[in-house]
Amino acid sequence: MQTAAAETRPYHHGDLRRALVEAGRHLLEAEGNADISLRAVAREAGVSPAAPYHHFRDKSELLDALALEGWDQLATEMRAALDADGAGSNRLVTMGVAYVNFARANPAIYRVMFACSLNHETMPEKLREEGAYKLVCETLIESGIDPDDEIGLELAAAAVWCAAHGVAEMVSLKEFEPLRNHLGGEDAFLRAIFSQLDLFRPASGRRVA
Amino acid sequence: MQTAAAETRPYHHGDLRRALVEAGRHLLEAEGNADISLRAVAREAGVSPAAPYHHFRDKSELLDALALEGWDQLATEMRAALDADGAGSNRLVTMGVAYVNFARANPAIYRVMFACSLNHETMPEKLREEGAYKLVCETLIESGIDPDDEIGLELAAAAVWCAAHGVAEMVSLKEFEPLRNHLGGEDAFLRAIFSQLDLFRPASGRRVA
DNA sequence: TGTACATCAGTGAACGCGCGTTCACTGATGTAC
DNA sequence: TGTACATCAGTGAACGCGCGTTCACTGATGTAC
Repeated sequence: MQTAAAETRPYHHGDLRRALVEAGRHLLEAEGNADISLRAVAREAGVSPAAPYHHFRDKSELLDALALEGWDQLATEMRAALDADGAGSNRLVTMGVAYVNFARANPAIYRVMFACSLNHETMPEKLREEGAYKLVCETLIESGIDPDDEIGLELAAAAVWCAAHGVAEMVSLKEFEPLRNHLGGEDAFLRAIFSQLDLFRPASGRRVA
Repeated sequence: MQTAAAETRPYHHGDLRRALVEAGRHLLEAEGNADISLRAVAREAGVSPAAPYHHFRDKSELLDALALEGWDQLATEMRAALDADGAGSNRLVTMGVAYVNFARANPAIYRVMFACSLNHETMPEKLREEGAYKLVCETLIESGIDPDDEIGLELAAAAVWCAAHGVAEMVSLKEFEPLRNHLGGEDAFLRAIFSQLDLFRPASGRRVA
């Protein structure tokens, strides 16, 4: 039940902090359960249950680190999806689909990310400055939102994010199976859902409130 | 730490099942934490930790019962909001706001409801037949969705529900504080968010895809 | 270059905890005669 | 109406568990002289 690396590891690990975060991610991915224990993470890293306390104040600090990595990965994947996007397609929808795909592929990590945010009652600052939030704003502006209307932009970003989160958490329900089949697969289904939301439509067609 | 009723309760309770569900709701409301234990519920009901097993197969069955009650209450509140709605206002938005208000007022219960659904990978059947889901469909039809286009209706309902869930889970973030203040309070904020989503707009203005 | 020593990053045992669930039991209730 | 008895719905003690965290410890490392 230990990682191969543990067997030959010297007394001093080198970068246990990193190793713990990696072990945590691995557990989250493997078990699909967001309720991981500090002890399980230490075990996975091949280290005693007390060792993590030299690198994290407590369990929640480890979870925060895991969440932060998750947000990074999400932003990277959203950016990649936008970059890979063919001309003429709806970039807002593409972004939303990438968001949901990440959450679907990494459900436990996504839940940890979100739980940490709800816990602190705020999302990591990094999101605003260089992460997914900024990406959302940029894409909104691209798609026609007035960049000088701060309130309008914030409101639009909030709505987009809420919608994406809601879709991310709900699409795994069996209720949508028929719809998904009828529309021809996951991606088509997600695009259809997002396309129901005005914000995700091309700017030219958007109504003025 | 026991309920007053426990002190004078006869050996046979009468309706312990009901009492346990009520105790559970009470705990969820009081602690705001969705992670309640079977033992805590029994304690709250003034009964031994083994007693619940005469009424529920295991802990998850108790949680399911709590979730079901939650869905009932949600449907009731949504219906009430629609009934109280002044003429001329956007009923879809009103419904969404009611949904979110319920989730905000009963966060732990809402989380239990949702967790149970994700657990079973499906929502309670009751929702479709007589609960909140049916209400959503009715309101969509009222607001102009073609009732004979089953796929369109399902898709719209899915999108509405996803959006409402996303908003419900995210609005408690501090990020939205400025926006909320600027717009003049919780309700205005929620209406603004929902109004960003085409589906929540009056039918007359909706674009044809 | 060698040595004393402070510091760092691990160990492993132990703490107290609350949990879900089971078990043999017992008090209360209802029913058949 | 009274009584034997089956059934029901509780009790309370116990099970084994894994958890987060602390503690005194020790092995390894790096630095000052």
